[in-house]
Amino acid sequence: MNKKTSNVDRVYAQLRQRAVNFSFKPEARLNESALSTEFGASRTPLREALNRLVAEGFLTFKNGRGFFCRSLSPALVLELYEARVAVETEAVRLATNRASDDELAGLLVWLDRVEQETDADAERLLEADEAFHLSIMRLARNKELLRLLTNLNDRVRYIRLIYLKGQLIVVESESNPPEISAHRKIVNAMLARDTGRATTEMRKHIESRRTDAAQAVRIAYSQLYVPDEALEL
Amino acid sequence: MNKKTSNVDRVYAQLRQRAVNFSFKPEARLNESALSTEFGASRTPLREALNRLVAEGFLTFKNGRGFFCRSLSPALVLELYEARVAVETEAVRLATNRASDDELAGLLVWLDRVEQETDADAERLLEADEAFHLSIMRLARNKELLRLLTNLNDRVRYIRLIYLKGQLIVVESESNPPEISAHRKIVNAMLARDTGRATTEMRKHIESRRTDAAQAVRIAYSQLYVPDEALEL
DNA sequence: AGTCGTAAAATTGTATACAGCAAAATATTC
DNA sequence: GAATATTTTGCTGTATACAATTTTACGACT
Repeated sequence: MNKKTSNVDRVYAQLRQRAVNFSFKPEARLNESALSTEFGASRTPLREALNRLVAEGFLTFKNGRGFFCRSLSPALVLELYEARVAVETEAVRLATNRASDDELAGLLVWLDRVEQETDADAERLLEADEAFHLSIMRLARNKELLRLLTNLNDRVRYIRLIYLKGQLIVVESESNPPEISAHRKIVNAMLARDTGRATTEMRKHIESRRTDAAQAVRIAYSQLYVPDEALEL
Repeated sequence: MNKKTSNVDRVYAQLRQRAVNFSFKPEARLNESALSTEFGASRTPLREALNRLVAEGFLTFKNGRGFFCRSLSPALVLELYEARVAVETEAVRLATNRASDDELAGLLVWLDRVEQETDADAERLLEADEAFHLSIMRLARNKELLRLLTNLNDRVRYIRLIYLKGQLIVVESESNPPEISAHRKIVNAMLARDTGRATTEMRKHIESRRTDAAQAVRIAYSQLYVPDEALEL
């Protein structure tokens, strides 16, 4: 009955993806029977997957009431951004101490290459940004921090995407989004083995986005609850 | 059938406690049927609880083989300590910006009180230390970071306890363990609204313990696999 | 209309059953 | 006797059933 990857894993992956891009609307209740028939699995493995997602902060659970999508509010997003700052500033510090010159040089080369292909697509841009941050995390050589970063990334991705899409329209003409130069500054500081500067740049880089969270959340709601329905926030 | 707190929650709490103090030995396989009869619940809620603990890093899961206790090694403990540094240095920074003078003064009063009752009990000492760090986290006003800290605390508690027990025997005569003065330094820096000093002191405070992890893990193993069985590491 | 209360429907919580793997034990071969 | 094949045992993976609870629907009453 086991092909290699269990039913739970498969269901987990699908549920996670939906939770990440808020295919489940904030606070929405999840119907177990519906999901189980939809995924072609019984409620038993489904609920196991759901429990994992609760522990990871993608869903919530109320006793006797079932599973719900996590909520979405500016305050929550700010908290996630602060957690990201915590994780990433320490990551860049560790990486600055642990990465070889070659590894850092490779990162610069990678930045060059990415900079060429400016197809100005929000998804691609975000993907590249996350890849950069994950590279640094890999250089930090800490699995636990990597785990935390992956989790945080996925939990704020939807909002970041919304924000980037908005940004792209605004700046449109500008050749390079500010992400790129910020990344370069970080790596240069790392190459100079200047942990102070590296962490400061990283902090600035993340926090610069942070303050727009409230606005992004508002836009997110308008996207989620399609056209007309005006939502207060 | 639901008294108020579900079966899953009850089982989860018990399992978690066992995982925290390594009542399950590192890497040991968990027998679901045995646990379910022991806890007086069927395997369904048991497995839901187990899945949550996997997501939290207390257990691991291998497809088709079942659930295992997390492993324990110096390298892993070091990573957890580094994660703690990440979380706690940011917490102290946020708290320095957000806490009122009164709140910080209250923290000093609390330190005074704790300092009196030096009954030199490792459990109490660790409890007090965790309480201090959690206080700072509360002043940081960030639920996500609080969540992370709670998780990390529980995952390193066993090792810290082992270490403290060893320390107490060594220093014995000394009136106050170094924790206390370190805590005072941190709060003073916070009161002076000197985030740089506060974070530096916090980092030093945690990292000072970090380096002893390897030794503590060795002791831990000798405790877990009672007297004679010598373990390599 | 609005609200309360009750009945019906839907949904969750958990036990149980059983099929299919995996590891252990046993037999078989060289 | 060691190494490999085979059986056996035990445990996991998942479907299903049913009880308990929550939600919804509806009608009586103010």
